[in-house]
Amino acid sequence: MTLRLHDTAARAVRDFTPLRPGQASVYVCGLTVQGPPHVGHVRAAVAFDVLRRWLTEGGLEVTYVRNVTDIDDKILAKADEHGVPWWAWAYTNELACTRAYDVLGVLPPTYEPRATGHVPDMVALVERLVERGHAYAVDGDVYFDVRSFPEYGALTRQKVEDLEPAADTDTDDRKRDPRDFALWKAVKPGEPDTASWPTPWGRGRPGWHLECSAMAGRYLGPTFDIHGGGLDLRFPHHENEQAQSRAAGDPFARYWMHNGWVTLGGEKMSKSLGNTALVDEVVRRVRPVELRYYLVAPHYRSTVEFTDAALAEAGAAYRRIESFVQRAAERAGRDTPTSLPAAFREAMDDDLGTPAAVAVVHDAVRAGNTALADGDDAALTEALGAVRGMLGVLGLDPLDPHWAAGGSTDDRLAGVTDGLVRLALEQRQAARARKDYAAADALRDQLTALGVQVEDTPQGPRWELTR
RNA sequence: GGUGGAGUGGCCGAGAGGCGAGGCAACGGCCUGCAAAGCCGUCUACACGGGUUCAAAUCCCGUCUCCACCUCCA
Repeated sequence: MTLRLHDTAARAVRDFTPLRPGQASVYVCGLTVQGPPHVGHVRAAVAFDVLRRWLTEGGLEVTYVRNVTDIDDKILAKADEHGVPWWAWAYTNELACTRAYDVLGVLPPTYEPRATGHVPDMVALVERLVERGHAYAVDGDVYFDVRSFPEYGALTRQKVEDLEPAADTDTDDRKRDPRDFALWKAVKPGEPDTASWPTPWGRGRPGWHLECSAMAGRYLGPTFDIHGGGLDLRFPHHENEQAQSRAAGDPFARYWMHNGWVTLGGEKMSKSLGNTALVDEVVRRVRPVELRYYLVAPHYRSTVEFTDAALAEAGAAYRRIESFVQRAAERAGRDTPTSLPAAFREAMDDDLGTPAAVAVVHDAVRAGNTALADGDDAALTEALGAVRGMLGVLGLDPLDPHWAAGGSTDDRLAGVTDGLVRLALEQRQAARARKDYAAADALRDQLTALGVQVEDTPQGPRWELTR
């Protein structure tokens, strides 16, 4: 069974065969750092993080590049509003993004290039396009000539004549076609000196689409395996990227993958609509690992509605898994070998079918719980290994140091707490032994009130903090 | 106007011609001194109207509703 991925360009699920055997090159559009990240943003990051982990699991050496767009109109405008330099504004938000990715267990990319660090690559690309007759300069602006490239619109099946012309009337008269888009923008009066770079066409800054073509080319070469991003980037962003690169002679991405929306109130969560849930805020109410489960459990291409109820359900489902892993590890140890059930592999190979994959996790948890109840250690070890193996691929293993490290993990303090709780539990056991259930229950109630959840198991009482 | 996507049981969320994904909630049972956790069982759904087929949630035609992109957007 080989990996199959949905390719937006083909509008179909295709077998994935990497360009270079044993390797995979992936470029994912990161964020334009104009504000702090919301749940929709991290959904994309998590979706492609799962892709990356699955490619790696499949034995591929993955080069994963995710860019940061740190210069654009909105960054300049918002920085101005806040009275800070645009580069400081961009960097503040870049840090917030990095924090959000990290808190959700998104692995760092192989490299994370910034647009502003790649101006020479962009200029070189524009020069190639001008030479080939696919771009023209007007008063310091450089536009891509849409009519010069018959393939334009191929990615999203758009015909140039059917597109609504861009509404920026002030530049219309300078373009050969209203659909032509800016590769390079001349500096405008009042813009800070730090926001422009010298080029053969005068000082200016990059248009939005150019950077990705330039950076993907620099780090992954003229052609690479997978280009990912959110659905909204298909057009115009990805269409334009592809046009620029191909018109310049580079074959560019071989597979295009796009993740679906997180909606709030039935509408796409977006900065312009103002219906966003910021990661920082959500993570104060919900454990990050539960937020990640909420994002991983549905298929990456489907729309998911962000509600408190949905989050709570995801949390409950995850805690069921987590509780098994913890109880099982107490009995079987933390170092049991991991494995991946065939059904899980099949689900993941089918365009990252995480819903079916998560169902396999739940099946294994049920089998493991039965083994735990029956005292069947062989079956327990197998189930634990399978559950942890699968959760590892999804980035959700509760025993992974990343999740365990949350909060104050002072080992000495933890040891003292455990000792104290055990002391109380011993007294409760003694009360139970002499059938003084009132005393036993009073002890349990007191522990519960302190946030200590007591469970009686065939192996004796155990405790954990209430979640 | 053009290009896409979606409508599934109380809820979330998969699937995509026949075999009840999974989770949450509810209810019943087992286990337990009582709980908790767990296990077993119950709730047999696919927007609407036609059609194809031995068989349709799944394919075809039509209708309705919603969402997205074509301007910045994960």
